Amino acid sequence: MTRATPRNAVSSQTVLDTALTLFAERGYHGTALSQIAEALEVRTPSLYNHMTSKQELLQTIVEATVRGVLADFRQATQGRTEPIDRLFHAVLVYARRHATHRREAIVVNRDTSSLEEPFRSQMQALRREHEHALRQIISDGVAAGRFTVDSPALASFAIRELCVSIARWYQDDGPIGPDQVAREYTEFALSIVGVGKR
Amino acid sequence: MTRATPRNAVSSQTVLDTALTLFAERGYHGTALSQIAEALEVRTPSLYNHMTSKQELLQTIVEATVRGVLADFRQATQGRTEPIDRLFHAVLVYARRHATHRREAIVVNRDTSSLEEPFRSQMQALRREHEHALRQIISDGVAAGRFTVDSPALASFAIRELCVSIARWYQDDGPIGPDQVAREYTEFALSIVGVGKR
DNA sequence: CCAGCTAGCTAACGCTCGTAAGTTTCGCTT
DNA sequence: AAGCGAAACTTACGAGCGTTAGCTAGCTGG
Repeated sequence: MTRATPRNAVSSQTVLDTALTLFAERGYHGTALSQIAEALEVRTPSLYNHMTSKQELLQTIVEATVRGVLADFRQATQGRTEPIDRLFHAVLVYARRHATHRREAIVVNRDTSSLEEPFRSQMQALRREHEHALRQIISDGVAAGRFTVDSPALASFAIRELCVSIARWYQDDGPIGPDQVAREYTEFALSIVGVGKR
Repeated sequence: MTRATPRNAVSSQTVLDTALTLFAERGYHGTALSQIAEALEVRTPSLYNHMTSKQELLQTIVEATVRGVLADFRQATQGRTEPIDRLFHAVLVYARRHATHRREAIVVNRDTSSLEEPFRSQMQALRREHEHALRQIISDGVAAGRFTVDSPALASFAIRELCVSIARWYQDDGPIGPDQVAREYTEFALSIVGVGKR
């Protein structure tokens, strides 16, 4: 049975959450399990009651995040056919996620290279799916005469990295909420492909 | 005296260059001195004939890069007074640098947190100088009615990260040169602050 | 041709890391 | 009240890290 009133609130969840915070702060290789343990006020080997390895922590974080991004994208674009509409909502949820899931975004973008094979390649394939889907929207929009941009590939890269960058400065306790940031950045994205304010 | 025909072409320069490549690939903490040595076909302790510590390698890379960015900025903006003109040239050189100095940009943006104090704080102060100078151009442009943007701070963040992101996908042997990338990204930046193509 | 310096080498250090094994504590169930 | 099981603990391991010390080969300048 799981303890009703545990002496300390340590669980798979809290270990993962603490790892997430520290990985985002100092990187995967820059974070020692002893630091995670210390943050939880526990000895290092006790962590193994809630996980199987340090690498597994990273894999859990990356997989959940990458799958979340794809799920967001599908939900945001399904049923929409107009390129401007599709791009607007695809960017909106992607930008928003980087304000609400800052730590995850930072870890995925910095430490994917620390994933062991073949997991790393699998995750990269999933990321490419999102990458290509977004580029496709832009290409379609250019073909339909809705967007004005020299290179859809360049614009796609620019827009994605623009959203990712939110994770690097956004502060939860700041004066501006996730929805507001997402809307402003979506405006930036649309202006990149030559769509003025509506 | 320096050897005229060294057995192997190992020097402070080549050590730094190899470190730069590996740091960019795997991160500072993810790179072992033994890997740098292996790439140079030399045993690990031999590196100490050309450097004083691993940390020093990182410091050299970061300092040169950050100072380079500031020097670029000053040269590009001096003598220019028109906000559009100032922003155009400031972004152009900044974007260009991220195509020509990819590895440096990646290391600075990922591993500044691995710098030891007080060096880390000094470098952050220098980076803030560039940050503030760029934001000032945007604020001035908004005040002068040249730019249309809700928040100069947000736009400044977006434009800087946009340039930084070039380092993450640009390939020297690709079909597109540094000047061309820089020009296209500068167009993106100007469209973010509401300046259409000229 | 020899002295000296540069830059390589081997060996070894102290430390920290991730992980394993086995033991102890203690609340909940029966 | 007993005892089971979860989750903490201590101890220890082997590997790898950055770095130091001391030795050696060989080119270079005199």
